[in-house]
Formats: sequence, structure tokens, C-alpha cells
Amino acid sequence: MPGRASRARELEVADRLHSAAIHLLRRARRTDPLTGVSPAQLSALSVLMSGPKTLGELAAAEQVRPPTMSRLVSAMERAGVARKLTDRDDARVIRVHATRRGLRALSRGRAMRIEAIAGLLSELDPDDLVTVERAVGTIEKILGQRPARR
Amino acid sequence: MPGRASRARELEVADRLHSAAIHLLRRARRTDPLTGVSPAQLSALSVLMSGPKTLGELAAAEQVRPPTMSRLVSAMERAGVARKLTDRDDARVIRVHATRRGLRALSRGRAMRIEAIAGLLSELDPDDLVTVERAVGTIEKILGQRPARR
DNA sequence: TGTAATTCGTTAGCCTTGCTAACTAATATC
DNA sequence: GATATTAGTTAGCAAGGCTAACGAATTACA
Repeated sequence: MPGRASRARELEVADRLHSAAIHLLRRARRTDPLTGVSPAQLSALSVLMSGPKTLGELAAAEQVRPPTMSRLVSAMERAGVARKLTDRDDARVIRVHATRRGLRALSRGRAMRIEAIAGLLSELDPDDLVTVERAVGTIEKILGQRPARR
Repeated sequence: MPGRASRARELEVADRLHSAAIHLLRRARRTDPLTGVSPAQLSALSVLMSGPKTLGELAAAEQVRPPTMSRLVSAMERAGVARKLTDRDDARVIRVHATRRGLRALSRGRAMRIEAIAGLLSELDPDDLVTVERAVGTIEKILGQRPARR
């Protein structure tokens, strides 16, 4: 059983990990305005990439409330990056599709973010890159263990 | 000189790092509504923990524009978590201090986020924790942050 | 079958937090 | 002493989060 010392270690690493994640994402987001599509829209589009979703599913995937997603999707439709279609079997349900234009914007925006982070990583020597890669795998693992809930 | 292969590696790691950071922060943010202090205020307070900063320094540290920080600090002052003092030697300069109450709010609110992340880390075996710790140090380095607390 | 409960999404209205442009006040420079 | 620069503020806009309250569609069931 882990004792007090490892608990303190976990807290300290958690603190720094938290901070690093915040600052990393801030850095990555700097390129977003160049896409013409907002960060929230890009994020929603990335969910839609795997296929149409109902509005509620999309809200759950993005961990926002239905009204927030409703407004976001309306804006996306106005921007021409998504379309709303009423479900054939249940007229309460709205199915949201990414348009071709939306998918193009997604890959453009995403590429810029990834590019920004990759640019930072290119400053690392190979050993450090391996360390980061392993840590990411580890974090993916612990995030996957407890499914998102709300 | 690094070749094509390492470039591709960097892009792949960047992609996964980006995604991991997003999901990690989503998880951490779930506790925010319980704090009573807004996320932006919490983040600014954490910078002030190491001592007073000028408004400009604070804006730079938080990677926001001066007007954004100006308004945030005013709100923090109204909320009693920070105070603004004019510099003795240069009357243009505002020095921002965290109040005792601000520091208490910081430890309360931040503790919950850190707690959430530490809870995830506690599922790791010691080797994996070491890997994450080293990777965080690496990322701090390329972001140009102090490896110290935040 | 007809009424009541539930579900899905929207509308309205609020708050926080980004931004730029344009300003004031203070300091530095020449 | 005039001018330029610097620090911060004000005003006004937009995005994106929330809750409360609502309408429409569907489901459950007496």
C-alpha cells in the first residue's frame, strides 16, 4: 500500500502537470484565429469527424449543456461547417453533420495546433522526446480507465 | 540535423499530447463550480503566490492582453482576493498582491483540481509516475516556464 | 384511448473572459 | 520643454459557459 510520501509526490506531479497542460494548450490555441473557425467549433467538428451525432450526444461528448451546444451548432450551420437534419424516426432529435467545408477547416486548424506543439517538441533531444511520448501513453491510459461522466 | 522521420515522430507525439492535455483539463475542471472563485482568478492567484507582480507581468505570465488582466485584477480586488498598489518609484506601475483570503481561496480551489489529477496519478505504478514527472519537466522547459511551482 | 410523464431541443437572459481601439497619466529622451 | 514611449484603463464587441422556462414529440399507462 502506498504511503504518505507517494501521495505527496502525486500531488506535486499533479500540480505541475496541470499547469503544463494549461500553458501548452494556450500556446497551441494561438493559431486558432487563423482558421476562421472558433476553438469550440473545431472541437465539435473533431467529434463529428467520426460521423453524425445528435445534438445531445455532441453536448455530452464536449461536456457542455444542451443549450450551449444548441447555440454552437446553430452558429456552425450559419458558418457553413455543419448541418442540422431532423431524425426520420423521432422528430425531437436533431442529427448534426459536418460539411465538407467543416472537415477542411478542421484539418487546417488542427494541423496548425499540432504544428505549434511539434515545433516546441523539436527543441528536445531524442531522449526527452521518448520520455514525453511514454508519459502521454501513460496519461492516455489513466484517462481511459474512468469514462467521462456528468 | 534531424531528418524526416523525427519530424513525423514529433507530429505524432504532438497530436497525442494535445489530445491528452485537453482531456486532462476537462477532467480537472469538473470541480471548478464548487470553488466560488473563477478559473481565471485562480490561475492569476497562483502566479501571485510567489510574490507581487506588476499588472503587465501578470498579463504576460497568463498570456492574456493587458486590458483583460486589468479587468480581471479589478474583479479580484472587488472580490477581496487581491489588492492593487501603486509603485513608489514609477507611478504608472501597478503592483498586484494576493490577499490572505486570495491565498486561501487558491489553495481551496486549486486543491480540488490537483486532487482530481492526483487521483488519476495514484493509479500509476512508480515507474510510470517517474516518467510523467520527467515529461512534465521537459514540457516546462520547452514552454519556458520555471520548473518550480505554479 | 386519452392523459400524464418524459425526453429533446430551443429561447431568453445572465456571467466570465478573450480581444482591439482609443484614451490618460507618467516617465524617458533629445 | 517638446516629443516619444510605456503602463494601465475604458469602452465596446464576441464567444462560450450556465440555468430557468418553454414547446413539441414521444412514451407509458390507467
